[in-house]
Amino acid sequence: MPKRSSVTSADNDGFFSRVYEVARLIPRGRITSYGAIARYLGTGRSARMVGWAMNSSHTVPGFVPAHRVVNRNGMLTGKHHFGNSSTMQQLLENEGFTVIDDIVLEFRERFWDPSAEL
DNA sequence: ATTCTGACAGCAA
DNA sequence: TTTGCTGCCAGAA
Repeated sequence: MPKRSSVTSADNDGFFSRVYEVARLIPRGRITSYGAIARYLGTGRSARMVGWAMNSSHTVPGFVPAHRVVNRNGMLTGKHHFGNSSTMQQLLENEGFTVIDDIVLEFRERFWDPSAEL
C-alpha cells in the first residue's frame, strides 16, 4: 500500500477524489446538484462537502466539469470560483444550457442523478 | 486537540 | 411566498 504522507486533500483518495470521479462522469449537456452527488457518495446530507471538494477541483489533474454541478435550485452558486463570474455561465451555455440570472433553466430537464444513473 | 468555515439542503416562522 | 436557522461532514488554522 502506498503511503500517503503529506499530501494535499486533492491527492488523497478520500471524499474529494470520489467527488471528482463522479463529476467527470457527468455527461456533456447534463447537469447535477451537490446534494445528488453527496447522496451517491453515501454522505447524503453532506452536500456542503461536495462544494468544498469542488473548491479543490482545480488541483486535480485533468478536467473536472464543476460547471455542471449546481445547487438544488439550478443556481450557479459557485460561479465566483471559476475565476471570472461569467466563466461558469459561458461553459454551460456552450453545452446548450440557458442561463438567466445565474439560474439554469434546463436544470430540471437535463438533471443527471448519479444515484439513479449509476 | 479545539474551533471555524464552507460552491448545500431541509425545515420552521 | 420569502427569509432565516439548523444540521451535516471534512478540512484548514
